[in-house]
Amino acid sequence: MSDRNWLNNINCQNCSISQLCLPYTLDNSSLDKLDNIIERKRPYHKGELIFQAGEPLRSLYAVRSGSFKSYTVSNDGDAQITAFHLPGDLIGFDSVHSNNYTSFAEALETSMVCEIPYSSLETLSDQLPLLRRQMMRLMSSEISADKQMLSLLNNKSAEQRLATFLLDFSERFKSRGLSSKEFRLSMTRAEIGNYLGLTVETVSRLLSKLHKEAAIQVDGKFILLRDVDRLQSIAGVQLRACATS
Amino acid sequence: MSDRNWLNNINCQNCSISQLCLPYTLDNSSLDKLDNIIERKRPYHKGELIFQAGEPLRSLYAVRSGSFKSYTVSNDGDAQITAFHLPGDLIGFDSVHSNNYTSFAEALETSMVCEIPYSSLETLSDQLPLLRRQMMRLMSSEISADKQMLSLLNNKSAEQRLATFLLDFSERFKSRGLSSKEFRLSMTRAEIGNYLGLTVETVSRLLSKLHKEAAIQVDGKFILLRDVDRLQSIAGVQLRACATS
DNA sequence: CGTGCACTTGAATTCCATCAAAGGTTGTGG
DNA sequence: CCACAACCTTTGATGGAATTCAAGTGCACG
Repeated sequence: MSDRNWLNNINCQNCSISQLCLPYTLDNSSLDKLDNIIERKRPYHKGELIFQAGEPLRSLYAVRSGSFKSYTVSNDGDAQITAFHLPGDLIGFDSVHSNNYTSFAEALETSMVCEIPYSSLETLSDQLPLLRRQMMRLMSSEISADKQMLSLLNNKSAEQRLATFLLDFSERFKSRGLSSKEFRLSMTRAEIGNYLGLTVETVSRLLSKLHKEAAIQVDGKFILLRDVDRLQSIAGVQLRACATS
Repeated sequence: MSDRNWLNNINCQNCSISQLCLPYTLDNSSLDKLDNIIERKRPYHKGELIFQAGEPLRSLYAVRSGSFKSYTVSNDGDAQITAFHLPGDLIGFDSVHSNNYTSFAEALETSMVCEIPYSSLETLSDQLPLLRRQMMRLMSSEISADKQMLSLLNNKSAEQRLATFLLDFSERFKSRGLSSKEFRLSMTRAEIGNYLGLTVETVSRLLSKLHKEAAIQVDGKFILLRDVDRLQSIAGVQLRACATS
């Protein structure tokens, strides 16, 4: 079995998460072309980096299985996690404007990716308007999500942030065909805190609090959402009926 | 003089800020094509909206003169300013993934824009790879800037945020050929605070503090940077010489 | 000339960070 | 397979930075 394409029975055409990924809306012949430029690599183990800030931009990466975190390191040295990536997510859009990666991408567990060489992707998207538009949509979604994140960090309390975080993952697992109520968070409390602008201690305390209040059940990295309505009201989601009061 | 194209002596070819805008890297024939789809509209006055969240996505907008703020309103009602736009900036990338605008764009003073109908832009970028790549670069830059903003909000004190804000505007004015030391901030203290995740009072207090310490000089909306080095050290920028200590 | 908004400054409060310490879990090498 | 180290997690006590509440000034605009 060759090192590259070591699982060559995998392709976009039969990929279970392709509707979350770049292939969305592509017709079969376009799918073939896209599939041809994609490389399937060996798995990354926990802690391994796909790329580092400063390295020349080679490829974008689509998560196939497992999960990753993206983070930046500011010039005064502190790291900031900017996203957690689940299967179907594309990694690297923040680096397209530069010739180098502007962030780090690190596996949170044993994970696999599809590597999409950027120059090939550019060439191919010259030929396939649908592919180009899907890329634009995905980048726009990322911008939109980042703006929402700004709003979360600027306006919400620690508890609201954590509740929003849990509901966000619930949605994301659901859209991947997994349980929206019961899931495993592959990142540590410290990583959740870093992402949400909180300390480890605060995250831990609030998880305990929500557990005590029976809104969730926490068992290490496993989370069970027991009272989604309550989480939503904590997160600050207005129900339609209350909106006009 | 017709209402549309009321200043038809303006075009991308002679636009002083085109190197900051979409036209960058386009050749002359491509510039012509782009110029043909752009509409120059009457000025927007302070407080006027270019578009509102929920309206169907018609166009992207390039700031020609003046300034704008973009903001979102979360479902529990609080507004979050997500960007301030200066001449050359493109507005609307966060809405491309949707059929509707996801944010509001409001003039901070009397301002002009170039309107770029999105469907024409899509069609045109099918034909012009350079245009497409420039759009991707601009979107990627926005993603990158948003990630930096997340880091700022999560890791920095109020004073660091404000110093970073002032230095950011200094850079942006400089790249537009204006003074990097002396400029007018068209937004209110409350808007600065909203953007930076601070209250009006904190912004006001810190501006007074920096003024007293002679790092800046404040006269209403006019700011004079007196000690950029000091601002940079407050903002947390490491000088090269100190990086290895 | 007065009304409304923007700005400034002070005092009290609060939420979360920090500091500290003690389990728990994971993984590794003997 | 066990033992130990490294790291992750939890919980408590304390402190501080920024918000909130409050009051007053200044400025723009009708």
